Amino acid sequence: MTRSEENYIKAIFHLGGNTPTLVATNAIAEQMETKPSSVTDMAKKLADKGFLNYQPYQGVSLTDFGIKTALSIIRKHRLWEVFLVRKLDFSWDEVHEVAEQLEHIKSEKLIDKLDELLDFPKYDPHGDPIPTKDGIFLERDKQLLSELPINTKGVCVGVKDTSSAFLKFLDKYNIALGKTIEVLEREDFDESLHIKMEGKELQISHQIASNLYVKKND
Amino acid sequence: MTRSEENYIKAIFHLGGNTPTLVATNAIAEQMETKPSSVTDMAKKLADKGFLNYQPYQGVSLTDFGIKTALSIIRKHRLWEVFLVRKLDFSWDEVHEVAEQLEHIKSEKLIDKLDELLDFPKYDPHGDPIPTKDGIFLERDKQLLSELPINTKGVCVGVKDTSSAFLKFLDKYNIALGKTIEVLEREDFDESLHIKMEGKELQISHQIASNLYVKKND
DNA sequence: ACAAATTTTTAGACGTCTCTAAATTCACTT
DNA sequence: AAGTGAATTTAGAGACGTCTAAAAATTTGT
Ligand SMILES: [Mn+2]
Ligand SMILES: [Mn+2]
Ligand SMILES: [Mn+2]
Ligand SMILES: [Mn+2]
Repeated sequence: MTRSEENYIKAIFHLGGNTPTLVATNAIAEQMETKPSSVTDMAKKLADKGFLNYQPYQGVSLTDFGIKTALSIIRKHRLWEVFLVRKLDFSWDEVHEVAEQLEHIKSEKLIDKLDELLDFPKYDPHGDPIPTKDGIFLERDKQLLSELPINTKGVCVGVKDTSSAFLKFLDKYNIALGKTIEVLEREDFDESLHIKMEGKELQISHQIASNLYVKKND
Repeated sequence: MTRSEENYIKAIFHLGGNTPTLVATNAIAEQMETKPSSVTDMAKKLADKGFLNYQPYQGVSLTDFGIKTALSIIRKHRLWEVFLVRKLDFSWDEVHEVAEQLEHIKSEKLIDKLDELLDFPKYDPHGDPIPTKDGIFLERDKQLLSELPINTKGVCVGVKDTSSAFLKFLDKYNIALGKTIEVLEREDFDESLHIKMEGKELQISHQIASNLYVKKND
């Protein structure tokens, strides 16, 4: 597996999930910041190698083997992100770029030992689940803050937008995973929310609320 | 800098050190397990980029910039080796292969934080010195065990042969860095040594003694 | 149902890194 | 000083991954 092949498989997984949906050539090209013609070439190669099914003009879908491969790369990516935050004091907006490189290191022992060092974390610093060694991958029960009803509370469990800009914005307002947020009021005009967090009230735009995942309190 | 360029620079440094000696094309090819013609191509490219001086038919020598680059790669390699041994319980014969990959990860912050996590180690698991962030690189005061006079003691500080086979052999006989060895007798016939280590006497071949570095006791 | 717009593929090319085979240069011996 | 053998470079090609431009297939809209 070359680095490029791994990146394509990861991109296709992110676009199609484990569903048998066909992922379009253009969608992959956009995700990878490359050209559709390059995607076609790679699709043929990955199909030959058994990672995906390629239907010309229709799109591609990962095989079971392809999904397994994707999960292994995602596992590595997210474990390294946890390592960087917990052991090397990186902030959550700095880890992705480095994890993009580290995820391609080939050593099963390395990743198993890293998992152990970190005490088998279930989620990465952005709240995304970490697949287990045997490919078990459970999406967390969560919803967007923007969809939380008025006068209910939820715990921050993840972000949808993982851009550095958004993460730094959250840092600035002390919004972090694990904190409890109560929705006080929703403005009809611009869908902005009045929320309460750690006793303090603040107002956040729809753009923020629709990129923050919460788990509703039981 | 591509991964291939980095590997060439590291190989050239290992062959020539910081001396202005010319390193031969064939020597580089052998070290890199590639063909001389490939080395010539790369030598031209690296000379263009300012990493080395290339004298056709004579060989190459690293520029100051090339040496600085080599030291930075070696620093990364050795810090990762320390990490693998100290934090992930790798044994000293397993780390090199993984460090060969990790040394190419590009992030200054990563390596500085790793250095800090490991408490700024001076030597790697094989006793080789780790260059500092600003390129200071001191060879340790050491000699081969085979050159230690009779009835003198020395502390194991490094290995010359870093092959997995040799390192595992040392493990088997409990020979490890930090242990004190006394030379009791040298057989003229095969240059094998009678040594004493931790109260126990054993006999080791010249091949072993000439691949183990010790620091003579004052 | 057909024309237009969009998506996807094909064809041909380029940069990087590698190789083999052949030519050239160097170093050593006589 | 010339000849021989080794080291090195050059020439030409292939694998990989990318691109642009053009062709083909599909989808969309009337
Ligand atoms: Mn990430
Ligand atoms: Mn993440
Ligand atoms: Mn090593
Ligand atoms: Mn080492």
